[in-house]
Amino acid sequence: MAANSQFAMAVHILTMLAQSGCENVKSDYIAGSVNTNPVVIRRLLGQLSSANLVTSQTGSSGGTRLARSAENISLCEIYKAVSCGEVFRLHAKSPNQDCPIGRNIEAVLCNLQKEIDRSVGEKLGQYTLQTVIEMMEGAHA
Amino acid sequence: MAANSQFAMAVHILTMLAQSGCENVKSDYIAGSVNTNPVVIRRLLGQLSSANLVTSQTGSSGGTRLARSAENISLCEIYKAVSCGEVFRLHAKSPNQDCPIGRNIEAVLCNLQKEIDRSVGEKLGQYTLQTVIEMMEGAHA
DNA sequence: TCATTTGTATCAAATGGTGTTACAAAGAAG
DNA sequence: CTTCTTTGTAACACCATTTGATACAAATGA
Repeated sequence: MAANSQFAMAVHILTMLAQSGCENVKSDYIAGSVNTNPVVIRRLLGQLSSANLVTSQTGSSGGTRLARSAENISLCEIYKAVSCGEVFRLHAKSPNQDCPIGRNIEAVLCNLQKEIDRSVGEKLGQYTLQTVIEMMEGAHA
Repeated sequence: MAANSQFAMAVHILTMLAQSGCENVKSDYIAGSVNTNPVVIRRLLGQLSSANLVTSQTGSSGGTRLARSAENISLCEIYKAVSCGEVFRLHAKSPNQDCPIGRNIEAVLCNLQKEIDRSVGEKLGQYTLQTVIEMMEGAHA
């Protein structure tokens, strides 16, 4: 249940694709920047492709490019594409149903979880991939 | 996403303590409701105690009780007491520092992470342990 | 036809959460 | 003061998940 860094890597990958415009970028090249194995990148690209954020091509001049402009990709979409989208986890084992608290706490926590997750989605929705690029350019200075 | 269910268990535990008023509650008893091992409970109680949310006593009539009233314990405090407090993780391995994107993306993501975490904290801060108890009582009906 | 790249299966290693046993330290009760 | 109870914590095994890696079929362009 190790928390994963897929969202961070996904933003990294998409930023690279954005900067390459409509040219195909190879997983090998991306892996060099993210500092990992190309297969890890292709796994993530598969998820991003399922979410219609990128398109890929096989073959000698193949690779991946953004399916939309960076302004039209929100961080919320990226987050949902690669995360299970839960800020905290509910009980691993179900609580004791013979206890009044055990019986009712799960539903309360589940509602709370949805509320927090929705709030995170909204916050992430305020940013786009373009925002990230601009933040990076700001940091250059 | 937090990889563990400690926040859920902590809320469960504290709800039980709240309902027991100023009586000491034993980890064995709590474990029965949470459906886990007493040591798991005591580990969590240790963290809650460090955050000054509960006080414990050893000995034959020992146990744990709330350090404050349920109205004065916010879910944000509970979350911070038991979680690492990060909605998503940054890169496992540092990105390639020879790449302009690899060199700058971490700082951007780190700021974004802080922003999201702050937002989650604010949202959780809107609720107290008392709110949870009221939600549970509402569900009873 | 051949070289290149994606997509995916499979496996090993590392990480981290959970459950469990064990035991010292603290404290209450007789 | 002795004994019993409970917390606090160390130590360990187990399990699930992530990550990194190898391998190879399928697709594609030259």
